[in-house]
Amino acid sequence: MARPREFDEDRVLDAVMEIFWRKGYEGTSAQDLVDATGLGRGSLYAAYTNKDGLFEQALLRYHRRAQGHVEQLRKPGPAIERLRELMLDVVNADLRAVEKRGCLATNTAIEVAARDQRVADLVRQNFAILTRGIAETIRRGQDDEEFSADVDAETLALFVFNAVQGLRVLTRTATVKDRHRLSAVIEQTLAALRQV
Amino acid sequence: MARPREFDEDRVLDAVMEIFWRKGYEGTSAQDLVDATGLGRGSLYAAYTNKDGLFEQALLRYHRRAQGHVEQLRKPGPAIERLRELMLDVVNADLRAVEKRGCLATNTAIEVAARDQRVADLVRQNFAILTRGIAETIRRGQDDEEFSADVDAETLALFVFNAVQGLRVLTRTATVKDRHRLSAVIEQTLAALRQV
DNA sequence: TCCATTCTTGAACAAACATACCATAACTCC
DNA sequence: GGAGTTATGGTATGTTTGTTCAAGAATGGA
Repeated sequence: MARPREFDEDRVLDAVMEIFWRKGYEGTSAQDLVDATGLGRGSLYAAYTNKDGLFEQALLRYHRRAQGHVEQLRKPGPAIERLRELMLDVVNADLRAVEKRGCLATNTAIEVAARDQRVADLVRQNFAILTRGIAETIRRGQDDEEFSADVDAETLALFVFNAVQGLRVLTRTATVKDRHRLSAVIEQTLAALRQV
Repeated sequence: MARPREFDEDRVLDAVMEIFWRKGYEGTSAQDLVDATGLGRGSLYAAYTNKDGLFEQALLRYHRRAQGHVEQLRKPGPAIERLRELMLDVVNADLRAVEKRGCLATNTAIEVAARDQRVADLVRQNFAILTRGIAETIRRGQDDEEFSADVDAETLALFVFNAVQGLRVLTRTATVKDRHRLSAVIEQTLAALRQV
């Protein structure tokens, strides 16, 4: 019928996600996107309409990261260990990184979600993926009598997810010296699950 | 000696803080600042060097908000009530608002702190003000045997502060329908203080 | 009254911005 | 092997960006 696409959509959207993640929505320019993808301006706009279109694709792509965390949570072993691992990963990712980028969903929630309904929905979806994964893990922990079952798993899951989002904020200004403080916060959060 | 300033610095910096708070650092243009303050471009730049200078002033000004929260915490009554009030205020402020702006310090931590050391320091200072206030409140609660004293107040304070920052993120995508869920998170956080 | 100094205003600046457009190229189907 | 269709890459466009500058205005001291 027509000329086929030459670019690998996976590779392109990964690059797009990466740059939005690193520089934020406002901080990323059309030129940045051209440079990052290697495509021409025209190709990019023809395929994804505009900057917003590209940003939405980046967010959709980012859902996979949330799903990745959920898969980690499903690994065998005590539920509490999985939750500890999740939170330590969050802290270490930014503490170790030369260039902190945090979490694209969190950054977007702060930067754009308040003024863009479509974006807010995508962020909500992303949050829901991880929250459901945490709830699943907590239910497992309750079944195994690791955690008290006095409180329903959904509430506890949001409590843990809330702590995760807190950590995403704190790590933006934290240094390696704060690691033990942050891990104390993690332990407090986990302790709260045991002794409800 | 020379011509005195005609503008009221308090009013100007309040307007500056307000607009950065509402639109973010990148989202605020020089024109926005001119419009918000009513000053001429030249006056603004003569007085505060550049956009970064204005932003720093806005952040310094925002410290007062943190101090305001600390004063609220010092009001009489059970420590747990003060902490509950703090967290409910955080949730309600954004849930009720027509235009969500969240917390300037949180927003800044996400948007700029990672790439600007000076800004990161100011955010850290802001965080420290509230965290110290929370620690003070928790110590009071421990003295009054509201909270367990098994864990030191500083750790518990950071745990609570972390939850507050989590709420600041969650409220950006939450709707009024989520209020009961968020207040359940608050209750979980408070319960964790009692039963350490 | 005049001078030195600082403030105010608004125009002017280049650079960067998101987006539109246009020839050209590559493909499929008839 | 055209015809029709879509991808490509680059240029052009008009706007907005942060910042600078020059000229006038308001003050206190001499």
